Amino acid sequence: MATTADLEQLVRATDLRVTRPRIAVLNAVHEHPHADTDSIIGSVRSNLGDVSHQAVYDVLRVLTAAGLIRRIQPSGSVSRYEARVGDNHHHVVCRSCGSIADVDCAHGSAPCLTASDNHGYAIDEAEVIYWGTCPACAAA
Amino acid sequence: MATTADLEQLVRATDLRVTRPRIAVLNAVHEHPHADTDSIIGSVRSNLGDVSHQAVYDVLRVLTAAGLIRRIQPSGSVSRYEARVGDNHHHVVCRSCGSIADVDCAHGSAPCLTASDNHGYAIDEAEVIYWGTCPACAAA
DNA sequence: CGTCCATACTTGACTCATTCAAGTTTGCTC
DNA sequence: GAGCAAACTTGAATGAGTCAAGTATGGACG
Repeated sequence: MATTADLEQLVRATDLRVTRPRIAVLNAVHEHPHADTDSIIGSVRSNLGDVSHQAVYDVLRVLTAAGLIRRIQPSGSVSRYEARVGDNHHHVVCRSCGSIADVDCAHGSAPCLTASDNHGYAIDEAEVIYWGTCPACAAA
Repeated sequence: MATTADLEQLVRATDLRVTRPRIAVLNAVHEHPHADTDSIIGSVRSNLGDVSHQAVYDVLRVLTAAGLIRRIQPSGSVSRYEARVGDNHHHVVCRSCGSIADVDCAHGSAPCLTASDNHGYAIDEAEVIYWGTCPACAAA
């Protein structure tokens, strides 16, 4: 678990101002991977008291642009965020309950980037979402 | 290009009632792959005259459930639909203009299904989205 | 340490894709 | 051709996310 000082350094390293909402949001994303915006707002408020939802949306956008967090949006789900960035991992999503788990890339470093025919597109990222049923839902 | 009779047969084969909105929607999706709901509504209306947006939403949901069309929703985009189903192909999406192109699965039939660690999830589909820049946007 | 200004946050209204609900019409079966 | 469940119409509601104008605060610089 990252300390507040660690998080401050991460933010500072990207030339962003260090503010309490930013640290709180970053902390929330570290503690609750794959949380949606609403849960993050809840987390942040329980730490800092009142914080506007607008501020959280703004911070999430800025941190995403800075590469400190990553936004994921499986079909039919609202935006979710995670702090694991830069390691090319993917996700399994439960069709029934929407739960998400991390999956390391099946082919090593960054081979998913190979498309059979790229249609002239300059591809910079391959996002893989595995759809299925989680153990809990399979049992039910 | 599929004829109206072909489309009718497709619908009938799934035990769904054959109605004009359904045929028109199916036709629109066949003619404009990756179109969003709003364009589909436009297409359908230019064929049939007034059709409620609600009907189109409903038809799209039913046809998707029947497996006649497939819904795709890249992050930051509204729902789009395509008629190519059951062949395990993927998509390249332009970060700049949002255009979408089809990409055949890089590894043959259905091998993308292999995750390195499935966390106990029963995986039934792997969805791959390649992100990049399309030729037109790269030129600009 | 104090001033200053660009950047960040607050407040509150707004957009727009999608869904819900109630009532009417229509495809299909017998 | 009658009857009924399924499909469609109309109109309102929901809710994630965005826009805009005003206030506060981080950090640079004197």
